Amino acid sequence: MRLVTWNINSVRLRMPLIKKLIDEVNPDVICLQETKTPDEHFPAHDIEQAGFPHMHFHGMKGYNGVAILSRTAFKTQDIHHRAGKEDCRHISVNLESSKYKNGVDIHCLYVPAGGDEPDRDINEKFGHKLDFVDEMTTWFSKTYNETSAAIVVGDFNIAPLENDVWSHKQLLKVVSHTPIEVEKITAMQNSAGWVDATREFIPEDEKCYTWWSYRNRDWKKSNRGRRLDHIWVTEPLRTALKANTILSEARDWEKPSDHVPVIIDLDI
DNA sequence: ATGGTAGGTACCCTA
Repeated sequence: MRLVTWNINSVRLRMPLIKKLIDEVNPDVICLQETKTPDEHFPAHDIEQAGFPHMHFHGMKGYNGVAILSRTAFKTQDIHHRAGKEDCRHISVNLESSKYKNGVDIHCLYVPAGGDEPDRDINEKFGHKLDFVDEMTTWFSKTYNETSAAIVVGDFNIAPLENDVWSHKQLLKVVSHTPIEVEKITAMQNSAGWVDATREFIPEDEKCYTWWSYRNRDWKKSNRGRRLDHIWVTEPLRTALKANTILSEARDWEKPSDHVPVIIDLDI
């Protein structure tokens, strides 16, 4: 199975890029974040025409929004409300598997960005981000155990490792790489023994990014990236991991998202 | 220290 996660930054505006991704990458499942579209305006017809008749999406006007697109049907699908809000940041499905009798759960997450100021006393959005991650930690630890087959993907809006950012030192006080965020996301990773699939293939001493700001004149030349988009799998799926690709070239596609697709191949 | 760009919406919010 080939699974892709991508913060698309408006699914309606970037429908041509989704078709390009399908043509060039041939995925089986696509998880999207920041669809920015209420469900009644979700481009379901176009996506079905592109070969993905099975969809689970949850969106709202203007902000946030998540979607899971699939070539095959889901066994179950759920919407999760997080941190006391209904702001369309977490959905999940269960996919049938030949190897795992209970199927494989797939979670699509859009963790709050958290605003500019890394201090919850003066910035409510930062507090919301920390609370959201805390709630995921608690929920994962009670939902899964060492035998579970599950995958969580999405825009976590946190770059945990030193080489997940262009300058560890210069980003220590920048939201996405502060010590408190790293601590919280590490606790979330430990909550169900999640394996960082990308780092199974790219060693921790190698720089690795999935996002480059729109605010740089030349994203490739300045290369001030961050790894904000993640794919984690439970321990039983570690040996199922076959390949990982970060599709950096998509940052140069016409009218690009500021995030690029992260692709994982799994034998499940 | 500052401001740079992008998307959606409605003249400003979020990233």
